Amino acid sequence: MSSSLHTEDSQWKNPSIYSRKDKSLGLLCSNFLKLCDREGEDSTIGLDNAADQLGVERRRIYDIVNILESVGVLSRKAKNQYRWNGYSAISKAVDLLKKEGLKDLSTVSSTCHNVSNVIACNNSDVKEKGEGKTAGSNKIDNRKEKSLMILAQNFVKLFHCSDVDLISLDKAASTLLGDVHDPMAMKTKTRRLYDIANVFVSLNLIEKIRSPDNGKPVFRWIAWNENPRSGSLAAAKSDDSTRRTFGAEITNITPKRYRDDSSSDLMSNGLKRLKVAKDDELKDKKQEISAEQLNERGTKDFVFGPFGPSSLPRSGISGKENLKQIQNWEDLASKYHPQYQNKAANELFAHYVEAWESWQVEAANELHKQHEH
DNA sequence: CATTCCCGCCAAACA
DNA sequence: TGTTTGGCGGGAATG
Repeated sequence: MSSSLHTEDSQWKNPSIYSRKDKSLGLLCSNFLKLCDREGEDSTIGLDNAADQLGVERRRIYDIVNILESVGVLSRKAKNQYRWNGYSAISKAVDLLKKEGLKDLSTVSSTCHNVSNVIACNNSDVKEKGEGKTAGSNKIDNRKEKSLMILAQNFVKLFHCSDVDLISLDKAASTLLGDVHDPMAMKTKTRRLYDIANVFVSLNLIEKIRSPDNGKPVFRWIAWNENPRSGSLAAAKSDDSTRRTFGAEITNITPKRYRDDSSSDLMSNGLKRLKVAKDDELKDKKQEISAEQLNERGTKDFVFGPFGPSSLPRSGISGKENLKQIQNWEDLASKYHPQYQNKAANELFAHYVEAWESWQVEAANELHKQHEH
């Protein structure tokens, strides 16, 4: 209990207005993210370093890293070493997960009807390197099946392998749990899902909203993946409705209703919705296009939003001037937001927008801190 | 009251 | 063995 390893951590010494949110996984994740893409694309980031930079215990980094890896933005390289793949890696990873999920679903459907734990119990390792050893492959690696990474991936599958687009964590937990009806297990699983949801939110993959009819909080997938209808690109070259951010109103967006009562089973719904396979090729094409765009962007130096990875110019001297500048940029940002039509740019931008907030908060904290001292 | 979820104990996995 | 990872759930902050 000796107060070791704190030298400058004595910022919140006074229990004045400490808030839990200052230490939330989501915020931490945002900071981690921004730290990551400050480095190059295929850069290696060390956990020790990250933990140190962010001023948190090692443990929390593990959480974030595992979840991020589930969506492809990071890859484990070696002990303590992760590779930053960038946001562009997300679509591929998610797509793969979707495919995987659908496969599992159909496989089991031909066997029995009692699905539900389809996704949960897919004990297929799928190592990076082919297969090699076919036998045994599992001992007491029960642990791995319960890993945050797997859970996160299954969570993603839930969104993409059913027609339900509003999912509550309770439902997700019970679905992922399968037939086990242990209240304690439910509790734990839900707790994990909170963590995952938080980092997904900070990645702008999902969004938390209140259920229209329930009032209870549910999550909804956002970011590029739209419904198969509508003519992808083209369509609306964006207008100047500057204030077009989501959240303002409930626009349409939801052609289909959903049941959130504890009576209907999510999976059974998902089962009879295998039509998605049909959209496969369409989606493929779309993906191709975006891939090209990505490449193009990568070749040219593209944009990187208002501020480049290394464009953190002289700050820290004049606070007010900077703030003003930021406001300007922010305004600019919101104006341009609706103009991005393709997914990659969109998410990229979303991330930057989010980074603003986090930075501003940070700056404010710093200011307060110094002011106090 | 219910929902959210931080913190860190402590046990697998690994060097 | 010591170190790195990371389940897991108590219980406190928050809504």
